[in-house]
Amino acid sequence: MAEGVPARGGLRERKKKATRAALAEAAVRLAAEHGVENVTVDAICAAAGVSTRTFFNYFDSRDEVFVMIGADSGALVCDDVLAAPAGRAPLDVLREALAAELEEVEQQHETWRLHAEVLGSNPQLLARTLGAHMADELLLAEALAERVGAGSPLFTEDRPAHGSPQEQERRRALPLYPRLLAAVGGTAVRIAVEHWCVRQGETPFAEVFRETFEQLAAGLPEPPRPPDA
Amino acid sequence: MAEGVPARGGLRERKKKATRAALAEAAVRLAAEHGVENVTVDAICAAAGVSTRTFFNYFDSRDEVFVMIGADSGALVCDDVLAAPAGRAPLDVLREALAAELEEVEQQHETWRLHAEVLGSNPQLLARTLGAHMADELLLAEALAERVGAGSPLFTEDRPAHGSPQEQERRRALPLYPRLLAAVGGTAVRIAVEHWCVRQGETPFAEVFRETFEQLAAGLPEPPRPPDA
DNA sequence: ACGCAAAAATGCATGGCCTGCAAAAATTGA
DNA sequence: TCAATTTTTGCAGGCCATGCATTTTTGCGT
Repeated sequence: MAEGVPARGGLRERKKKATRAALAEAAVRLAAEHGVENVTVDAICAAAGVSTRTFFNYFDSRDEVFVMIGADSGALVCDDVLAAPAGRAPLDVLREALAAELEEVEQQHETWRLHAEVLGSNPQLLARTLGAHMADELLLAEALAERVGAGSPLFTEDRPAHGSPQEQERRRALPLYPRLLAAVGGTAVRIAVEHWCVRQGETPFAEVFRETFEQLAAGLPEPPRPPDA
Repeated sequence: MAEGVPARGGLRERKKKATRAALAEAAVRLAAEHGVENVTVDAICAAAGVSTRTFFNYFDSRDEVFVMIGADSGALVCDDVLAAPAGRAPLDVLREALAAELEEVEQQHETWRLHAEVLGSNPQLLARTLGAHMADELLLAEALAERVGAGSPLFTEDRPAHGSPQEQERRRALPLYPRLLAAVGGTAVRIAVEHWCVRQGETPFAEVFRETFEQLAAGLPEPPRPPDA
């Protein structure tokens, strides 16, 4: 089959992506069939046609193959936050940055639904997901801090290596507001996605998302109409 | 040392408690000394004087021995939410319910500080702790839904067994507002605790907690003063 | 085409985590 | 003391995860 696109990077890079995708796909498929807990790394590798050892060249743990959501989306959100025009409300900036990143969610409905189901019925996996998520959360908190701080170069010098323990410790010491904003924003996204998934997309995701952040911006007041419908 | 209290229950029951405590104590002590990741179950058991197999009669996993905090606090918060006088803003109800629970916990300051230190240096464990509290989030969402719904006995009949998969699935289908409120509330608590721990309690926890929920109630506006102090 | 160097995949050994099962030890109550 | 119940323990086995050495694949200059 002639490649229409040279697919930047050589065959090497493409194969890596393919292998990773094959592993993830096989994992999700087997999980849907036998339940997440009954899917071994060996089974995934057999289905994907690679050795067991290779699996751990792509994922740090068995659970990670089930998470795999928005691997690098966190950095993109941070970029959007930092690139936003000054003077806007931080929550709005965050909302729009997240919205841009979540635009494609609707198309991967099935994937997200499956993941929500899996995570919901599996505390252990949820823990892993949250663990992965929290690194992003701290990154986001830092971006928000830089945006809000406007004049707090407290931490702009002598940065340790990216992702190092010191870096993480430093981020944990960020002011309360950006930490809270980042964490609550991430939580809001999670709830919006879960809510939308459970409802099987009977409402456009964009609307659920909008309503969620409206609630946040309004200070979580009692909802206008009781859900008696 | 003569037991001041007859320790209701026979020697059997006392021994179980003692063993559990010994395991937890040994685990925390070894973790403080060598780092959480370098503490094996075997080492904990050797220090506690029991067999490795026995460990798993007391804890479902290695990590659980490090968590073990506020096991049933979730239910108490739910009770407080349901018992709150009608007419109050849901966010206020939630805040006070959480505050009541956290107040009781703050008396065990030293225990918390030690655990916070351990958890703080170990995101994976923290994530696991959060995962354990995830069930609480859905429970809390349900309590908030009952309180807000005011007249939605949709689910008050034919309840499946508590904690069953159906129960959990049903809770996930709760309306957006209580889900969001429960999740955001839990997140706010987490951020408040983390912030307070990192600052080594230089500010009373109650104040951090108050400020956090003030931010939430105000819709997360840009903070009044940049944290340049 | 060819061959070399870099990168990736693999096999193997090792160690930790966790579970079921059955035997041994301890506790309880009569 | 004796029998019943509960707890502890050893052991086998399976899965997860990592390090190391080896083999295979890919990229690229010649």
